[in-house]
Amino acid sequence: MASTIYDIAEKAGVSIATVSRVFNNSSSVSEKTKTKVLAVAEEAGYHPQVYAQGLASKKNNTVMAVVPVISNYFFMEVLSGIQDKLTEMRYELNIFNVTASGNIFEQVEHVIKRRWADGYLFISIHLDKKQWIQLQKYNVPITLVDEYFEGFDSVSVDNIQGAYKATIGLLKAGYARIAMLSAEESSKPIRDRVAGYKMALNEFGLPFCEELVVRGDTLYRDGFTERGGYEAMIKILTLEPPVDACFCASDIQAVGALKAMQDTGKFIPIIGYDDIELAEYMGLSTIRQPMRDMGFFATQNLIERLKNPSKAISQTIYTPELILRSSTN
Amino acid sequence: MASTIYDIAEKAGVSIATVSRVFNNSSSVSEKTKTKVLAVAEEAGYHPQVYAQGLASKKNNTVMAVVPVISNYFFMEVLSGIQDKLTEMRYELNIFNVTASGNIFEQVEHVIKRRWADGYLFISIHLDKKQWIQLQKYNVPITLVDEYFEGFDSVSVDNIQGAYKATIGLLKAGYARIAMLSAEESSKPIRDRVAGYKMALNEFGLPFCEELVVRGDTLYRDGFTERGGYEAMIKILTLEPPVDACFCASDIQAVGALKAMQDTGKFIPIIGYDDIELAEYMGLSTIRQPMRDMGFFATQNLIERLKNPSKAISQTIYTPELILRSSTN
DNA sequence: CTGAAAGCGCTTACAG
DNA sequence: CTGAAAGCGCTTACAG
Repeated sequence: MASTIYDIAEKAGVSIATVSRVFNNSSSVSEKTKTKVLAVAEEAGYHPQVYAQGLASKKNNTVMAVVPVISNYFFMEVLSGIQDKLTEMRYELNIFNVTASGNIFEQVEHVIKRRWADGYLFISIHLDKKQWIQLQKYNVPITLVDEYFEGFDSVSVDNIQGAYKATIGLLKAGYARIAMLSAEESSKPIRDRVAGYKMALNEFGLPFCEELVVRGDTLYRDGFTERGGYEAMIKILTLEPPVDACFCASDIQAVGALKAMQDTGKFIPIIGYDDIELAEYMGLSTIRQPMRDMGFFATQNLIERLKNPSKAISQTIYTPELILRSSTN
Repeated sequence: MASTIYDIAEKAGVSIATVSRVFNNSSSVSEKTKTKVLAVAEEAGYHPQVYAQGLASKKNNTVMAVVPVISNYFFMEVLSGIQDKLTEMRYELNIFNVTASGNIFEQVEHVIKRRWADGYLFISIHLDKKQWIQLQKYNVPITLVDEYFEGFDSVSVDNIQGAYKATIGLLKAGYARIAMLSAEESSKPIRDRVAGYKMALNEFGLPFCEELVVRGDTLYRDGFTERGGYEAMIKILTLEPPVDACFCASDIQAVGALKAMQDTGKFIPIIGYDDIELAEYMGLSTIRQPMRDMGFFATQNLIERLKNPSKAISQTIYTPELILRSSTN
């Protein structure tokens, strides 16, 4: 019932090679036969099957995005940038979701081995140097987003600087006892952001107090959730002596934090991180990461490499920007 | 460099058939050769290629989600339910994003023809009856989410009832002049929600006033955005005589509406729609759609059909639920 | 501009 | 438990 290239060739009175050429736009087909083939194909509802094409041509015009959790605001924004570029370049998108429960490296390695896609976009996949080197051996085009390793193209934002800017902003506004609403400490972005926070305090000659860095108890998605933020802020508000202001590791946690302040009736200025679309509407001061741009640019970069494999490896690092809104007034 | 089944077979001193069997868990392989093959494969970093497997076996353990816009809160939640089920069943996920600029039917048809996946999940893809019937001819497993057509399995929520419940809720609270913050009128969910809104007014003997149904001017994503909500609420707040309360077509629009009220200093009770995770933290009353459950269940349904193609077609319709929070106090 | 033929890397009856 | 061989539906030099 589903027709193949043989059926079309037969009905159109040409060889399968010609049918293939028609669908691949190899110019060397006469207008006449082209029209004929297309008509027959349309009639039969025929289109080359991806798997057969992929096997025969060794490429499939597909890019695979490998992400830790699909339903997260950060990935959503990055993905939309990816989508835009992919659509423009007529590539298809595949998404692979590594599960938190399994070994990340093994999952990633498995995906690459299967050769699903022509190229891979790794979003917020954090591995150690040895593992990245091992992945290089597969000699597959990979672009890293929100991660840095000199052996692959990468697009990232300076997390240390972002956290530093947020903290300095609070410090300059006159607040001295500043808490950091954190998340799972082992996560790389958190480690960097804590470092930036520390660096700012240091510059102002203030001591770094372990107890001012607090996270919630819900560690789903490493604690980067409304709930994680809510729980942490509840704790922060009971700190003694009271805290003057708070730097939150993400906007989504800040949303929870805002709720915690409302519920307890205690308010302190807060700054978030990411600048997700919502932040503007919630009046949340934040550190902007150009998420869409990152996705867009990383994709462009990857496709360039697909077309020119010997292209020099490039590292792109964006500078995060402090956006002041009402939450710090 | 990348090794194939032939390399592994040779190094392990067996036939390619045996290697294939090892990777497909067909039990009839001795422990000994199995171990040997696996060792060689591991050493060589080998894993069967999806495209070759897909072509030879005519199946690829992949489900494709076809969505209108990937970065949207509703899809995000639905997708996370899909992911959970897929991971459990060891299927892979592919996402195809139909672009608003093109003809939806053609894009969808194209995807099906290419036979990317074993089965398809259509999320919020609205076609007319004739088009659905045409799609049936391809005889491909499809499950509809947030759409209804008797020829395919479907999982949806009763939008009319949801809007009805929201409006009745406002009416019972004593508000009479109720606006509806709407979006692109041609969108199917909007048509249904307007119908439910109308039905509730009718039940209370109130007239339906065209001018009380307003949308913003930004129609990106059919107006289901913070901005769309903001713009619409600004208009609503200038209506004369003033409106008593407002039913918003989505939570994300309600976020924009909240901001509009803050900016203008005029406040009216509002109810959103969806119950995205944020709603709870923003104290937003809303109509809950079990988004994750819908994704999860639709996926389960699809996989069952994959395993048993002659299974009877089923329609699942969830009942939306009114959740009251502070935005209606 | 077009066709015959080899090949892509697997799976799967069919034998044994 | 294992192998030889056909076949999946395409693409792509190679000829002409």
